[in-house]
Amino acid sequence: MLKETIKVACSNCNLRELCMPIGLKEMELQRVDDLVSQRRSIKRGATLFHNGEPFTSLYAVRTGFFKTSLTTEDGRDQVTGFQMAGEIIGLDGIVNEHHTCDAIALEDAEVCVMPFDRIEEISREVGALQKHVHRIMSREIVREHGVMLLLGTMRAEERLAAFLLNLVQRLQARGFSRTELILRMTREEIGSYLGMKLETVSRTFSRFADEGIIAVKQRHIHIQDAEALKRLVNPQVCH
Amino acid sequence: MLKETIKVACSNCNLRELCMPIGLKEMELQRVDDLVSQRRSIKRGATLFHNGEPFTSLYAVRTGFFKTSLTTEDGRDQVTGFQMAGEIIGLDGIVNEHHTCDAIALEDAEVCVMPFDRIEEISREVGALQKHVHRIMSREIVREHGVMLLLGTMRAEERLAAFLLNLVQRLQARGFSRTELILRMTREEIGSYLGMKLETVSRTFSRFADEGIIAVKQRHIHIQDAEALKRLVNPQVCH
DNA sequence: CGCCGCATTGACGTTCGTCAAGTCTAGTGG
DNA sequence: CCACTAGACTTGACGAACGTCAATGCGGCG
Repeated sequence: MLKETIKVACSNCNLRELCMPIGLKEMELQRVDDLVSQRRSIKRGATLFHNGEPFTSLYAVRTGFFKTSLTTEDGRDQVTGFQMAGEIIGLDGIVNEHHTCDAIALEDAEVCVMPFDRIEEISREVGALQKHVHRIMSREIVREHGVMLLLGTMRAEERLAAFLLNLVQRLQARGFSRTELILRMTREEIGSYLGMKLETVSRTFSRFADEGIIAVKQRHIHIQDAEALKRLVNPQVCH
Repeated sequence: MLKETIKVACSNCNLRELCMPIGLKEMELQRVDDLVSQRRSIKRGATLFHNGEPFTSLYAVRTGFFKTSLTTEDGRDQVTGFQMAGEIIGLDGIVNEHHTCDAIALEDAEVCVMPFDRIEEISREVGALQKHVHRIMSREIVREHGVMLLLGTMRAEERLAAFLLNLVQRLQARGFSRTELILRMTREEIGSYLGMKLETVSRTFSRFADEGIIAVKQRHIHIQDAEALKRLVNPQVCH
């Protein structure tokens, strides 16, 4: 668990459109630059934080890819999300001042460490930041509503189609291809997120490939028919 | 959709331990009293807000019982939560300034209307309120993680046991019995929340009753063996 | 008192989980 | 550079859990 103490400025970070509020005044920008106390590098497989650890900071992903997951006493676990550049990790820790999940890097990663008391202090002064924090938390709530819908009502094919479309859409927003992607997680992790077993994930990938919707080669996915995926998620009501 | 314009004070509301931050100074209390612009009565079956409506306020349940639910284009719907006295509804609307679910009263209800711009304004001045808002949002995120775990990894019996235990625990915190409860929702709504069909909910209730764990008479539930329910949620690891 | 919505129960079918065997690939060390 | 291995992935056969469809029961409200 390496820690580096590089001083950084959000104001000229190339991810600021994803992380930060827009339209800040010069003075406000300077205040917001104080948010990030340091950066931290996390090697693939290492944890950013563990369930039970005291909560001090939120983390903004700069590079790399994370999963967050819960583990129950009896050994089941549930992946609650995958996070990529510009996304915020750690919101779960605010309520009890302790983290309630694990955050694990799925590839070598770097995060910006934002001490939460500093976030609260600055957002009392900078209304745009306050609004921004509220929006980030609300967005997470809405995202989880979507996952509940997926887990509660969809079948395997629909779940996986929704998952792929979501991933590729977020990657596209970061300048990546909208047809080509590399999965950073195992079939088991996908399955855990989507509430299905790894064999079902694998079988469903194969079925999509057979139908010419995607091409799968291990973790490389090529989306050949995005429309077909969308149709799977939103099955027509045929009457 | 009745609207009443009664002026109210949080400072002497009997729910304030559930809604409000504790340990406020006298001056802060006065500011916080300005949060609630009015109360609103909602008849059973009526909606507090709809998906798509502009977001202006959060709502604190004073009396009654709500569900929040999503409906997809193709007609599936997912209940995302049930809310009782002291709980906050509407957090989903913050991010896009529009509500993204429906909130429907399952019995005649009354809510406190808290305009969100006023919440933001006052929480810039009163640190304890700011912290409180953050905690409420974080708590909702953590709750939803729990639902994801339930939907992703549990079987019907475990889901329903977890559901009953959660309900009764919240009711107990409000001074009700921890063995006796009345369900305010239909089997279908329970099923939608738990990702199962109403028939499976009904069958699972019957099985619990056969095993002497609970007594079911329509919506009246008597919990006879809470330990058995807990064992169902946390199955022993037998080796 | 009768109706309608909600709930229960049974028979049957589908989807997905389980178990097991076998393949592929990236990383390691000789 | 290549052989070896462990972990990840694929695929098949089978079974369990839950969904679907349908018939029936119950209770509250007008």
